Amino acid sequence: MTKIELTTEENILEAAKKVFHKKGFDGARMQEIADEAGINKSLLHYYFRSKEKLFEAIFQDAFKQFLPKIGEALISNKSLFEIITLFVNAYIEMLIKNPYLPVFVVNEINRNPDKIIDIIKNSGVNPIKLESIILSEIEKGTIININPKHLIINILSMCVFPILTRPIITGFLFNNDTALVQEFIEERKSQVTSFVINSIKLK
Amino acid sequence: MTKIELTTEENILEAAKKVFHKKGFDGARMQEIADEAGINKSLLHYYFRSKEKLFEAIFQDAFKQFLPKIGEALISNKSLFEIITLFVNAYIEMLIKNPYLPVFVVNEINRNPDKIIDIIKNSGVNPIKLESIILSEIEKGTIININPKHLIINILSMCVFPILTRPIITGFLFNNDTALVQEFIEERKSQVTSFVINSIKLK
DNA sequence: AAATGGTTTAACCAATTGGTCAAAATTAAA
DNA sequence: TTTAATTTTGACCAATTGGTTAAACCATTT
Repeated sequence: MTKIELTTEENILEAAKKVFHKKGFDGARMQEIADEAGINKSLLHYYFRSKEKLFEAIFQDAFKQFLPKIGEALISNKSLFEIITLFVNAYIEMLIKNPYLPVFVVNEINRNPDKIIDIIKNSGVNPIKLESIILSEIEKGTIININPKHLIINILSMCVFPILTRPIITGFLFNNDTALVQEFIEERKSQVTSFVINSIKLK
Repeated sequence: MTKIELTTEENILEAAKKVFHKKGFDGARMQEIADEAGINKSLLHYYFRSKEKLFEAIFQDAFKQFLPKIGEALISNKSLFEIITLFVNAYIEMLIKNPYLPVFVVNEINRNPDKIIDIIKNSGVNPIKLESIILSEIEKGTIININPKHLIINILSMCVFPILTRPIITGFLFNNDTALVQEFIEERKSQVTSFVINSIKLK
């Protein structure tokens, strides 16, 4: 119904995203991207000089999306437990909508670790704010004494890992019943939240 | 000192493992594997018919290593907390020694999800035993009521994820100070253990 | 020493791949 | 309409890649 007209460049980016996310840099073929976009292969080189340049555009975008954004939640003076609840729900929701994103980022990050340093500096996300919030919460005595970095990684781990290993989980824990897996992933929003809070709250 | 003589086949497997783990199937080059093994490229095809066959050998091995083995700990009648402690320590230790293993497995699993079904069936690992132990522990009243599958995934998540995203963690949380990251990974043995137990133990 | 069977090599091949280039098609400007 | 600029295409290329093959090498047996 709502037929959106895409410019050729947007069209290419959309197609490149699809192919790169699914096949990675080495596995992706310029011809396949062109086919996906319904254009001639030469056009890819007309808009983006090379495969690397095109990939760079896709990767930068994916990487920024992969980095957790919690700015809004931090500004409003919510409690740490509220922040955790909101973040876990929003992040898992985003991952469900972009199931190929984590594999893509993790894979390319490890394939080419050097390149990310620049991207990181450009990404304007700083985890230090969150760290200080956690620390102040410890001092206030609302949560146990825990290294903020470990806590942050713990939360991220439990959100992202199931998406990364979905095929294994499907085959292993759920006998290839994909519907059950989907349900399982949905459940994790509440499960991860309560698991974390349960672990750090002082009683 | 202890100079070990490797057969050509073992030599090839060793080289293939190194290259495949670092570059993945698409990124790996048969010539590079041959160079790494110090032999002619044709020898690869002499011992293994094709790139796919050679890859299969490497992948099967990696996949089995990636799957958590907890058989011994389960047979001896240890408590759940002891099992968790032992497992987390052993698994993270293994991951430290094989830093490329998780990326490799996760990447190829997602690139070719269909193939793993056979491998899973051949791998002879069943998580059901662990699930029943967790369930009985819940009935005994030593831990809170929690879905065993979620608990298992939580533990695995927190062990594997930091290894998978090491380059991001290095750049982001530790300003590229690799020594600090190494320390951080080591710390996770105790951190993950206590985080989990803290979350599920009934007081 | 000659024959035999497994191992290793160098040269080569067909197919694929990222990329180029000049011409055609389309759009905008005059 | 004509001209100029931009966009799109098809044909083509050089380099790479997985794989083949016949010959050389080597150890063992006869």
